[in-house]
Amino acid sequence: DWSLAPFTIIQPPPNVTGSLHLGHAQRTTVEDLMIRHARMLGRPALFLPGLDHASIAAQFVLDRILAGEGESRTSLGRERYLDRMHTFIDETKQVILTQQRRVGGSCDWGRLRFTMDEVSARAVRVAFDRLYRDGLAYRTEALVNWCPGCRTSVSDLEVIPTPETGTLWSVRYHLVDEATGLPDRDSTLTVATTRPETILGDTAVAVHPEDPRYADIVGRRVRIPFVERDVPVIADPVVDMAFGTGAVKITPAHDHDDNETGRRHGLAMPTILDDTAHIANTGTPYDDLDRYDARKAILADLAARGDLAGERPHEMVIGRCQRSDDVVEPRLKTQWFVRTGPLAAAALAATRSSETRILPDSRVKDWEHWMTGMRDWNVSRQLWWGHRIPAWYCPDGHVSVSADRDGPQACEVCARPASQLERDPDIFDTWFSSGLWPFSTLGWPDQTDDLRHFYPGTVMETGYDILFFWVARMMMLGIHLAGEVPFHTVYLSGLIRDPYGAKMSKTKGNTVDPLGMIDEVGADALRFALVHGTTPGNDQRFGTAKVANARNFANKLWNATRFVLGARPASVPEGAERRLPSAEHLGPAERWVLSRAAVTTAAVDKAMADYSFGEVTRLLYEAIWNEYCDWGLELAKVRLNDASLSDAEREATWWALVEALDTYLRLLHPVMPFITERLWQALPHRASDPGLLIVARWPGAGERDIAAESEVGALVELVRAVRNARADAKLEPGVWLPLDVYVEPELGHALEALRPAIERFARAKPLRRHLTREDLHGTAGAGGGLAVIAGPVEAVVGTGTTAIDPGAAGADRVRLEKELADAERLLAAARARLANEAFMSKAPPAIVEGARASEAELADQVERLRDRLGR
RNA sequence: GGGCGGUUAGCUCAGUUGGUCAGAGCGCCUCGCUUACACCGAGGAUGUCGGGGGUUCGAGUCCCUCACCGCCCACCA
Repeated sequence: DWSLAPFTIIQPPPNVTGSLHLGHAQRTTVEDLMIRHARMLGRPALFLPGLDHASIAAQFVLDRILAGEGESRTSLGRERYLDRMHTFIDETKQVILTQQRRVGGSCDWGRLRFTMDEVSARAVRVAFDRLYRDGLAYRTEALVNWCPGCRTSVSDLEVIPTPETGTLWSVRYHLVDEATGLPDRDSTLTVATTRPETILGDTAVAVHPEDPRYADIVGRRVRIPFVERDVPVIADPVVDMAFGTGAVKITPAHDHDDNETGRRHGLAMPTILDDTAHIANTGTPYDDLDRYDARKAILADLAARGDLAGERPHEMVIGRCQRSDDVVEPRLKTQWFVRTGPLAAAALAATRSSETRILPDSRVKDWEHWMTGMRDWNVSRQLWWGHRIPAWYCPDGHVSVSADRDGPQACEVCARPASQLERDPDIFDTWFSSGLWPFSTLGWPDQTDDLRHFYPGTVMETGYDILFFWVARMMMLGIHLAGEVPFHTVYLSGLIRDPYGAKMSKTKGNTVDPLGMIDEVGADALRFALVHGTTPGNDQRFGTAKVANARNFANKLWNATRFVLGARPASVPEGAERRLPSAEHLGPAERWVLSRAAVTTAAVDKAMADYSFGEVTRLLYEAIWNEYCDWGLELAKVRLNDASLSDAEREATWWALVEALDTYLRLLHPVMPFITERLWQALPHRASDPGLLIVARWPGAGERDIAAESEVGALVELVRAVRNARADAKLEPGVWLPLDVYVEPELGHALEALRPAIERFARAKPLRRHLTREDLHGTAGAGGGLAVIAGPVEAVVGTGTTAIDPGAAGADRVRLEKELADAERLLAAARARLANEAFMSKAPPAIVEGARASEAELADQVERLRDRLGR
């Protein structure tokens, strides 16, 4: 039915690198429950399954496997390496897809997409070509984060700042005597560094312009040891006078700060590290030494020269590679960049205008902050597994970018034939293709029907940890390339943590395999546990207690349905088509059951609309267990076994149970698809019902029956009060005792209708109804009794000659005294409130009215309690 | 150095525009094998809603502040 708005859920395609963990299961659950809900509402729903090639993560994993086989990336070479990669992911793909299915993801499996398939590859080429033509992709030499272990550049986000205790060394640089051009033995400038090896790349020393200590040497030169280069002392406000000596060595090719300083001052930027972080091109004996070996050697040599002025431990933050944990080296490289300025501005505008809404709100600030000061995005990676950058270079250095699969015909600038062009060996950052996901999966750049129907997506669900990695990229690229925001809502899930609050990770060994869990308790219980009691964006600790509770709930549902099916009155033929319970044959209990289902439906609708899935499960858990099972089924048992009722009445009772259960199964289906499907199919259906719950209609709003709710409510109160009184008096639970009851006249009819149930629940025999309170007080409990007051109901449990545990004697009186004290306290508070002039004049009328009503009720209650206690 | 989130019963957490909201699950205590369910049923105990101040007729719920925990961002050698 295309008249309804389509609903598209966008799922982060899982990495092909391994198996899924609990976090994935949680995501899938949340995504799936939304899509199932939309589907039941009749909306055209798209839940497209996918896989991400995860270039750097995949290479990291494969490299490790190869290392175990005595092979390596370099020993295999690009082609064989990629072959190997394909073999590897063919296995992992299957594992992941199986896992998603078992969690219950109701994806459109026929549409499975992979970020490395040809459709995606074409989208990548076209996207890059477009960005290039639009001046948003450019190639330049710039400082990038270099991971020597992965031998590639990584994005700012992949560099994890790690606090460590390092050493801060003080090194003396000798000022150059301008007369002789030689370093001065005695006049030195001391700089501090945590990376002595970078001395080899120094091209200046900076001091603060207002630092009086160095005012006279600004403009002079110092001699850099070992490379024996003379570099200027420059003044730059970036220097913190209070830190160290207030003089900073500047290594423009290997430090982000220094690079900017270098640019401002037009300094040379010699690169002194190669791809593997060995010293290179310095013309010193340190060449070919590993960076840390070089550090040691340089320190020793500095000491030997007498230029090592000191060292002390230093608390610092070091950037490590998210993947390999290697210390990342900032380094100059010629790379492709995406200009994020205009793209980020557009993305920001979209969230500010609420065209795309981020949930929960608390993350919006993070988003704003991140989108505001973003550096340009380095999209080149010196890896093999990924989309090759579609850029070709001619011998003259001209750049040709082409969206054509076979590349350009000729150099864009000098028209040299393609045969003389060389393709860029680099590949794209994996997030580049991920960033195209919402539209590349729908056939973009072609204007397909899918694109028209399902773009922009409705909800994009993901963990907040990849808000910047992924969501930001999709927003930027989607707006620019597809012309519209990629989705209207970003729903950010919290992270799953272990029972102690630690992040789950494979290295810590505290991950939970969702399949193991599913084997144990079923996918439904797992899903339920993953959303129950959670709120959007908040992390949750996950332990076995939660899963056990969810399993119990599933079990409860199963047994309740089993009971209903088995309780079918003999007059209803097996396989009978579903009938609505006939209204005239319904008693208060059945009307109550139906009313509660209607109320729950409305509440669930609201919670779904608010993305409060934890609330959805809470509502259903309570309604099904505490209302439907605890009271609805128990009440129905009485009626179904009551031979004095007509067939029609028994049938109506049963159909009411079926009707409510049907509603609950539908409402619960998005969260617990398997068990509800199975149970629902066992229920009687109408001819118009589809054969599968998954495509059945979401329940409509039912009528609330206020009268039935208050009638059954009063009964429930009475039964509870009697049970309490009996328990307090330590009466044998099984013993039947007379019960004298007085109810307000308007409840009289309900009391009669529910009489058999009250008798059974309260172990009351005989149950005598009194038409006035006086009558009750006058005649009841002559031989001894327990007084009970419950709302509009008053009763006496006749203990008569039944022995009461001496220790429990007077327990009912104690209870009543306590109730009286509570009621009096509340009454006093209510009266104080009503006497408060400010409250009366300022509080809204409805609140005042409510306060009056509760005052009256409390006053009545107090009076009755006093009366009962003989005061 | 900025920013965010958390701090509610022994534990894990709900509490959506301030007005019976002090709750749930687990755990604990007392009963109970009542023909759907012992993965159950009936009943029970436990909280000055982190501390302090403020706004308001009224505050876990809004504001300020402090404390502790966690996270994100950030160019201090």
